[in-house]
Amino acid sequence: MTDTQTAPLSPMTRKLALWGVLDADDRAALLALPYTLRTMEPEEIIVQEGQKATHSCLLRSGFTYRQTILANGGRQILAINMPGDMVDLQNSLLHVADHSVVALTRCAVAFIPREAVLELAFDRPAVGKAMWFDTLVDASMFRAWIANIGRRTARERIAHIICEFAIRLEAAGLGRQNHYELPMSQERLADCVGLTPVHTNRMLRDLEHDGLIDRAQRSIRIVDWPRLTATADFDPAYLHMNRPGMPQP
Amino acid sequence: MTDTQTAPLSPMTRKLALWGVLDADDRAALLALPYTLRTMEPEEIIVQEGQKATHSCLLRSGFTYRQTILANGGRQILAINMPGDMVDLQNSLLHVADHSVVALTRCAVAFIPREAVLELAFDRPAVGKAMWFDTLVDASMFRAWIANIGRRTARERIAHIICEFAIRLEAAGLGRQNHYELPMSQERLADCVGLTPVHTNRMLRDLEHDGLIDRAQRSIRIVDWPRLTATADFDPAYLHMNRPGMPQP
DNA sequence: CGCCCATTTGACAGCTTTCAAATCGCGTGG
DNA sequence: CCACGCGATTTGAAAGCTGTCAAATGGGCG
Repeated sequence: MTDTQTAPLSPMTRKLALWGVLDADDRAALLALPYTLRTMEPEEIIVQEGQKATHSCLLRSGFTYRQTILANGGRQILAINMPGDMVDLQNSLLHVADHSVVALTRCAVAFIPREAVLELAFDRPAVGKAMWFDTLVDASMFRAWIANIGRRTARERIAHIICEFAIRLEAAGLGRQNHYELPMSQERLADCVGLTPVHTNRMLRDLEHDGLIDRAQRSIRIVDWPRLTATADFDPAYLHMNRPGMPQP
Repeated sequence: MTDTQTAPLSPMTRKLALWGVLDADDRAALLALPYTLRTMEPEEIIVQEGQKATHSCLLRSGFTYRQTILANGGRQILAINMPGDMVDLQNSLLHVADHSVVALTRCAVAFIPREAVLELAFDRPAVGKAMWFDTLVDASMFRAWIANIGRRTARERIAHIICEFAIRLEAAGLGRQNHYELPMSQERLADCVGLTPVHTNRMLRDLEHDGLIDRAQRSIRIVDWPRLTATADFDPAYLHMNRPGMPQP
């Protein structure tokens, strides 16, 4: 009866099904979760660090980011979330949010009560397993970012995150691997890789000058994927998208 | 009948019980997991990046670290594990290890077959929930390290990791918050925070010179915890040890 | 057309790295 | 007990990458 293609929570079932087999009942239970839809404007705070997270969020459209603000005033972005992502499993399962979640662009979010998510996760092992794996993949991306920021030069860091977005945006159906729209300012990009906006700008210019990418506004075109991945030391394994048919252009 | 204080797998039940209530059957099932004990020497590789992880590991004594080696030759340490930690839940649940696990000191490890862990996690929801939370806390620490490396100065980074070890070592019963033995060389410490060994040494010297810490070999004595945590911008919330009775000296 | 914010550029300071060499601690062997 | 040897720690000097500060340019929108 329900059209699972357009049901508000259907992106979640698609994503979770990547991590394990979900039967019809599992999917139905996911789609039957209670939720409230809301539209958020850019920079609007979805989850505030330090507060008890009462809801889990499913990102339906647009982008969000996780961030920490440090005492020295610095902002560090911890992850970028894309449509279909369960934005807040980690915060809502642990008792208190250890980081904030903010709207990067205008976006549509479905808020699901924390208890309903937990109940479903433990009533239906397949769903729980898929959710667990989803958080494990998030952790894998955190590790990749630690290595990126800790041990790569500015140029390599920028190249790496450009590669990551290429793969993830294509997987989310929001661009092609060799051409996509960066959903953020250079200042936010800098906050992702631990650089200043000024230096981020210079590295983008250099990558363009060296013929690895082309830019127009925030649109990124990857001119030389092999050379870009080589300078970035990019290996998509950490994204755990081991599905067939992810060709390199 | 079994002495759960000395049973090889008992540290795991203690740790997991922090994240949720485990009844007697849950504990018994955990202790009944099949395992192989092994002693590893420093720098011995426990899990190799890129390989299929067939076992989960429980660290019984000693320390291990997770690492990634980059194409430019750099080494980035992603986490330090302490006795009682499930060293390899993430690698063994995802299909292929996206990072290596290495013995930091001589250590005793119990290898548990991956299938047995998974089976238990999904047979006993309380155990599965505790394991899931354990991986979520790991992820929280990854996020804290991203912020540490990305947006703090060298001095702040070193101060921060000294604070983290103080809290975690005390929680593990391996030192006091104001005096503990650092289980690694300055070179490894540098690999944790994305600095060179030389600069790490200078920052340690400065912190000592400024009266925040005292050192003798690898023994760290925290002289001024309030000032150290202030310069580190250290808030232990990300460790999710919200248990009563964790006083600040 | 004019305003506002993001992007871009220049010059310079400064933090961190690099490269070398000296010192220290500790286990081993005389 | 003391000398030796090796790895870890420590220090110095200089280079270089990245940050800071300011100003110019550019694009979108009222």
